[in-house]
Order: sequence, then structure tokens, then C-alpha cells
Amino acid sequence: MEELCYSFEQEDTAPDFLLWGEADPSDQLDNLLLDCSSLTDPFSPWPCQGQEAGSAAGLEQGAELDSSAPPRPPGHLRQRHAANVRERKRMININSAFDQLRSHVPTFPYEKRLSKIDTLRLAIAYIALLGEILLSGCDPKSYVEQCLKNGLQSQQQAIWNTSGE
DNA sequence: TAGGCCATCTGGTCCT
DNA sequence: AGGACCAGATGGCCTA
Repeated sequence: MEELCYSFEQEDTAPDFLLWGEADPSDQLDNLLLDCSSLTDPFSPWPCQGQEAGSAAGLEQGAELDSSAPPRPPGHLRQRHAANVRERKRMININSAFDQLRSHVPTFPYEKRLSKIDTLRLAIAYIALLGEILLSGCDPKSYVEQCLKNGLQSQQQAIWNTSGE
């Protein structure tokens, strides 16, 4: 029987992607806003007007040139890019929340970084366990030890086991 | 190499 | 009108 280890240490504090380097989230958001105002920057993810592009933005540009495509109102591209920036900013916020949640969910030491779906499922199971501990009125440590001694409930075990290991 | 996970772009919908 | 939210599509990276 494996020993359940509650590790409250954040084992992976790295951001989901390293596009923004070591900058803190607020700097990342600022960079995003800067990107929005620098669409012609050569290092911008988006190609400038008339630039060769393999990106989706470039594809869209091609679509604008496509006679069969419905005509876009003026400024559509600018609005689309602004919306992309907002969407990325929104996703960064979501990922930041996921990281916070990960740091509160106990994992096995050997467990690799939790995926988003595993984080959510594990958080649900963890909250349920905390609720059971509260209802039992037992000492949390002894309650967990009791669970380990008796073996986790079959359904719970399936929920807690996220890595398949 | 297939499958899982993720970031990104995009268009649609709803809300303010 | 513009922003927030959402889901689909796509492509990259990683692992078994």
C-alpha cells in the first residue's frame, strides 16, 4: 500500500508557457497591451499589412482578399487583433487561477504537473475529503490514517488516482 | 507514431 | 459599439 503524501508545496511554479520569460503576471498583461498597440512591430505575433504570413491572422488577411469571402468592415482586422489580445489576457488569468489551485491540491511526490482537468477533479475530491473530515469530527491526521488503513473507498480511489500510476 | 495537453486564433453570442 | 465569454479549429510539444 502506498503512502499518501500530502504535499502542500507548489512543485511547479513555472508559468504554463515561457513566452513572457520571467516577468510577473502584471508585466505580462502590460506586454499584452503593448502588443495591441504595436501591430506593425516586427516581433509582434501578427504580420503587418502585406507581410508574408503563415499565421491565422495572415490567413484571415488572405480571406479578406478572397472574392468569395464576405467583405469585412473597415477596422475589422484591428478589432480582431485587439480581441485576440484580450483573449490571451483572459487565458493568462485563467491559467494563473489554475496555478493557484494546483498549489492547494495535494499530490503524490512522483506525480508530474497536474493537467487542468486533473486539477479540477482532484480539487473536487480534496474538498469532499475535507468535508468528510469536518463531519467526522475526528483529528484530520487520524482520519486520513484511518482511511489509508481501511483503504480508500473504491470510487474515491478512482478520483484520487490521476496519473494512472 | 499516436494520443494527450496546451496556447492561440477565430467567430458567435450575450451583456453593458 | 465594445468587451467578456465560449467553443471549435489548428498546430506545437511531449511522452509512452
